[in-house]
Amino acid sequence: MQQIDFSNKIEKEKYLKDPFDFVKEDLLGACLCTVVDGVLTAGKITEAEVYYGAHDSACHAYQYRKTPRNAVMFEEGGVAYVYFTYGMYFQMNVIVSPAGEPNGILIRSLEPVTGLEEMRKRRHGAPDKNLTTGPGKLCQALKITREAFNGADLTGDQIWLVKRDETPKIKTAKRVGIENSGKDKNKPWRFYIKDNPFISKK
DNA sequence: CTGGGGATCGAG
DNA sequence: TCGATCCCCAGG
Repeated sequence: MQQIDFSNKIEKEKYLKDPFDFVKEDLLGACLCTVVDGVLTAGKITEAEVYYGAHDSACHAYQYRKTPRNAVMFEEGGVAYVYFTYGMYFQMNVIVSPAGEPNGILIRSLEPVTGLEEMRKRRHGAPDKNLTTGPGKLCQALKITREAFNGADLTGDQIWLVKRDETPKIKTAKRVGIENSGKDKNKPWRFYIKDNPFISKK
């Protein structure tokens, strides 16, 4: 088991990239870390979906629609967009690209790396295979809430991304859970690490 | 498969 | 103001 340097953060300027480049070159295989209640929890990002800003009918900011909820999507890349849905879950996006281009990348699944004991508590005894394999689950496991992290700087010391140490093999698929989202619902904008078991849906 | 749960935002 | 909808999950 290789030792991870949790201070080896992805630099601010990487977040200015196009979202598709960022997912493939930086995000998949990187480690998402939080410190909440004094505990470090972290997981390797194994699956993510691009929400391609103004031109994506499944994106909250389609046609530059700006509301109180999605306002942080319009900020400069390198912040978290966390929102509440289905009455009980949070979901987290990484915002990328220059300010004014509301591109988000939904983190869909992680492979647990550190803080497993705390994750098990927060996930109410779910089996380890299911601790972080879904956008709602991983927010529970890392205690990512809107109050704490919406708009948070991803190069900070409460929530951040650590650079990956190897280039993963990447596969693509249709996005999940957007059946009623118009023209772009079938775009192959879901990306995941080939052969990794920590994927939310096959 | 089902239903819970509450914020959200456009329609009225 | 109101209510259909929502990038989901646990349980059966």
